[in-house]
Amino acid sequence: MPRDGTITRTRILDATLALAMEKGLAATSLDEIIAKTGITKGAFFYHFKNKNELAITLVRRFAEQDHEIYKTATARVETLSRDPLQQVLLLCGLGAELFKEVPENPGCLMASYCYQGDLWSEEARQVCEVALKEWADWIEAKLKQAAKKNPPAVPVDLRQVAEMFQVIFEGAFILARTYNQPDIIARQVLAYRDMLEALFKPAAKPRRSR
Amino acid sequence: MPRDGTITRTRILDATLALAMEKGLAATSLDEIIAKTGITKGAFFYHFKNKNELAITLVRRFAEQDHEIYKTATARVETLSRDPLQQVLLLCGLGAELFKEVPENPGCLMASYCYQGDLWSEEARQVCEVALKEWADWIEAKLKQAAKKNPPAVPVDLRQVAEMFQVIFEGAFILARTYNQPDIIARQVLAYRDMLEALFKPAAKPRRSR
DNA sequence: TAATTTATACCGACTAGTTGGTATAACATG
DNA sequence: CATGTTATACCAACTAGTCGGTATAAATTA
Repeated sequence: MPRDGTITRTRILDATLALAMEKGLAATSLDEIIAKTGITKGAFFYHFKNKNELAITLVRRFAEQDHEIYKTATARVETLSRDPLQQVLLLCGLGAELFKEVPENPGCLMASYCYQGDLWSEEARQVCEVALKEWADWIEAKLKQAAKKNPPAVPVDLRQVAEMFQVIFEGAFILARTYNQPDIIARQVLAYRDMLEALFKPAAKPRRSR
Repeated sequence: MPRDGTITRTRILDATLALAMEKGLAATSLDEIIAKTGITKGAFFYHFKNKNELAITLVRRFAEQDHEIYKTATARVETLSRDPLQQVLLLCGLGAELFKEVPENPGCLMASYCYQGDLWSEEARQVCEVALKEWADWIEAKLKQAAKKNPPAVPVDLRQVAEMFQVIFEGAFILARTYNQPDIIARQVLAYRDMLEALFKPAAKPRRSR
């Protein structure tokens, strides 16, 4: 076989991701991508038939990587603790740890896409939806188990509380950019964790004081 | 004096806002804006010296409107209840109400901007930062008052909890688009409210069960 | 009050450069 | 030499922005 094209392909995707995070894919020209990758137009169009295909390939790869993180993170917290609530709290801790020190401008490709109609094809939307849902499903299941053990302090829609995990991330990315303060991401996730803890804190039973 | 130009100016801004929400301002050409407004290039460049000036004018107007909402909403909840925690909870209720039935594709111009580097000038960033901060400041103050009355169920950074209000909105916008399910915004805000309530729920005092 | 001036508001053809995309030939490697 | 990979040259459409000119109506003047 002739030389390996997958290297070039990966480099194109990496360059595109960086540019998309920085300035949005819609505002990024192919010439920029090509320049950043260090190739030529011919090479680019050999690997991708157009910009749109690049876009959905990129989001697909993003979703795959997200899936990997999901698998390892959930597996890890499930070995770290046997208690479902603790597992969720630990997951938050891991999430905060991940964003403790990220020098680069943090953000989410999916969020970037959904504010740029051109790229937001139904296809891309579904890829994102699937990627997001698996996290929410896992957390929801854990919270329901936790609720069985001891009910939440107030009646609450646990599906929403589970989905809030990603809401926090997506929202925190935006605030981090607006405040120019990347550490807000970790702090928000930790605040979410603390509120979860409060929600499931067993009501002080009416025994006499300790 | 000739006919009133502010009408045209406003129509340009309205059209631009709609297009920016739908597909992002970076991906929107002046020709589209002109077509949607129903004017010509000449008229556009009479009112705005370039696209960038349009962008920051738009975000400025957005921030002003946000400020108005802030003022009326906080004033309203402060008359509805005297208790600081209740005021915050009510504010969430109002927020949820606002997004109960919004037919159009909901979103935030600031979020849109910060994923499109071209528009994300330092100037625009500061406008957004100020707009966001006033909400967080108000909520934080209220929560601190509430905490004085009775401490939160777990130790928690109240500044983060306050900022979470907007984190929820920004994040929910993105999930609403990804899930193609606009009602997620209201439901998320309500879930946040419920978690706040749990956080400040007075620990069941060790009296005998009534 | 009628004619003239002046400033604002708008028009639409034009340009210089950029865009995504194509055609085709060269090169590498098994 | 056959196949996969990359380079060069090019194009038509579109981009933001310019420019000379026109329409409108209030203010000024005769």
